Amino acid sequence: MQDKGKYYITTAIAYASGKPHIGNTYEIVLADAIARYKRKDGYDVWFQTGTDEHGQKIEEKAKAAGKSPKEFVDGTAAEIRRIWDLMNTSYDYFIRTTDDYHEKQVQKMFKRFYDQGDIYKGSYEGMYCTPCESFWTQGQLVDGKCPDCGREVKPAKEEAYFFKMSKYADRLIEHINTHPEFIQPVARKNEMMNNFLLPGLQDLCVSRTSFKWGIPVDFDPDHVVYVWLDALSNYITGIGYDTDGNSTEQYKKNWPADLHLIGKDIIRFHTIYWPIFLMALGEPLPKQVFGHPWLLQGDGKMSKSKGNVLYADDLVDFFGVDAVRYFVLHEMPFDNDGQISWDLMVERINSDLANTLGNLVKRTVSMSNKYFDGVLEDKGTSEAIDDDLKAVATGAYAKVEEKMETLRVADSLTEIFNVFKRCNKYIDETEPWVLAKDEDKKDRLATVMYNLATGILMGASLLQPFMPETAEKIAAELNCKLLDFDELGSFGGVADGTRVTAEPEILFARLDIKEITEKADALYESRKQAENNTETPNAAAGGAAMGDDVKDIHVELKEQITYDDFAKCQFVVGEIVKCEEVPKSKKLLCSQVKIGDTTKQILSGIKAWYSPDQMVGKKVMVLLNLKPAKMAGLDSEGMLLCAEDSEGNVVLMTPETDVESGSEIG
RNA sequence: CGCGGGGUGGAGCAGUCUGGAAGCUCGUCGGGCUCAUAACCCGAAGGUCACAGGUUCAAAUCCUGUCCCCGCUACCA
Repeated sequence: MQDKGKYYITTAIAYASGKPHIGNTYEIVLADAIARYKRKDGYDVWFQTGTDEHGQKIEEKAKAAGKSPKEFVDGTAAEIRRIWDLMNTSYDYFIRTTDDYHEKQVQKMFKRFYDQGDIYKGSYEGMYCTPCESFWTQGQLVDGKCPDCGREVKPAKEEAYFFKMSKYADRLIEHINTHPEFIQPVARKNEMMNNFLLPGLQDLCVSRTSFKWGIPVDFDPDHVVYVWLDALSNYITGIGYDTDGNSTEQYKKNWPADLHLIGKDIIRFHTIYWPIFLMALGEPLPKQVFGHPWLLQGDGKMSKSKGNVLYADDLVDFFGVDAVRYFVLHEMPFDNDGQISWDLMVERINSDLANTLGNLVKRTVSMSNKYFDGVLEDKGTSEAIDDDLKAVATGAYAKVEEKMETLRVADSLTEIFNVFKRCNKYIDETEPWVLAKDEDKKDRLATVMYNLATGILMGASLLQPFMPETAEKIAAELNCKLLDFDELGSFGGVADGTRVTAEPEILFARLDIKEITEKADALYESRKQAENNTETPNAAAGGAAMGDDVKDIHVELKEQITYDDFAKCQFVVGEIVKCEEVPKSKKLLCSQVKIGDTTKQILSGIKAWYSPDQMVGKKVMVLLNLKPAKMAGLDSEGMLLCAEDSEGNVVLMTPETDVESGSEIG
């Protein structure tokens, strides 16, 4: 393949706050398909991914898990990397924002920005919510209160560093306008222009003092660097950028990046802040930022029970890596969100992988064995009917190339599968089993089999970047080597005398939706059980959803209270006599609770776990003398006691045996 | 009037920027074939492009209004 130069592609680095689900995983698979494709297409590819490990949220999560932040991210980063590897992704470098080199460079950048006047120290003035430790602008407030917790906020001032965005805004607008390919898909470009750039960019607060888990500002250690400045820099620190001018050859070769592949939710950071930081560093801007849409979980029937999040490793367990890669790449929406569910997976696998592809390879290999003892040979007995097959096979690369140019990965796969479909049709047109009955047609039959094998090999060669293992398997079935892209312009590649495998393998077995659904249900059920077990403090940590992240809930002791304090709380047994959903709310159920001779109305945020029907008739534990409060416009005159596990699942506290309502608990 | 995305045959999507015969895959039905994983090939049915107005010779596509869905947000006692 000719050398087409370098190609530097990145994914967004994954936020190391927990285990990534299939929606997050899909970005790395997409990037991998592009990276493998470009490599095969003759580019010298550098493919970088990694983890974003700083920030308040991680600090909090670590605390909740009873770990230090570093311990915590060591665990999650390893888990993320394990999944990336499981998906057979060919990244060249996995960067962590806690890497030494990265941290040092970010500190140097920050200093340099400060020295050259791009960053200034100012104060952040706004409305401050003490419990949330957050500042809000007037516009963010809800009814003049904290949008997070709804409590009172008060004006406050905090020292902070600011980046002068406005200084570079005009240059950025100019760049975006003169480089229409910079932001993809195009619709996102207008979003950025109209919402942020044209109204005027505000200076960005680039330091925090409200938490510690970040890269410290070295000349002012009370401050840590804003996570986005930290995270975005990975794209250059990972390839050896040095703020002092001693960047590596690697950096000089690869920067600017050819493609930043990111989710549509973080386009703003990549097309506004990141370019401006780069301008301030005097570095060129990335050539393209593609904000892909999301792969959402379809609401299959088994989706109702809680905890049915789809994880890549479960899917791989069920279907194998390449089937999962195929699904996410094929369903990969270009600018609308796509869907994934067990049903949709099974449907795709059966029709495309088992029927069209797997069956084609099997029947071809079987016939070769049956008619020619597995030996392929072109006897040169072409007929007009062969021409279209050859045209489709030889034309496919150009079509795929055209789609890949614009990152239409799903369409590329469709083009490749058109080759396999054409092969199936060719079998029908040539009817090898009829030729086989006529000794005079032996040579013609040989050519037909040869053409078929060739078509399959050419298709498999194109498929290699998307489904690497499958492509190799097909080649092994045919006992051929996969072809390079520049060999795909002419029909050929199978040597005369090649002998296909004697015992064809089933590449993808047909799946039964019912079986898969039951298996998935069983998986969720056992996972739920495992979670319940870990709720009891002494139970051994079982293999639950979060993998090695699961451990006993860390219990922090609150201030001691006296018996009198306790006695102030009136706990009683109540019976739910009526219950309905609160229409205005997504979380609340409104219950009428009979407590002895009175009935109280109590609102509870448990809609996700209990339906009104399930609630009625239940005996529950009630805190009766709680001061009534209004929620969603309704009065709540007490509180139903519940337990909440580390995953946020909620269960009602109910008496162990039936007991009459109104009974005191104490 | 919190912000954003969306509503196209039974399912999943393309087409919408740049108006000009409603398309793809799956499913369904009918037919063919028997090499193959009940697979493969051919054909058919099925859509007032959410609804109502408007612009236009022409609207899925542009404009206005309405309804519904999904994220984020929020009440989470």
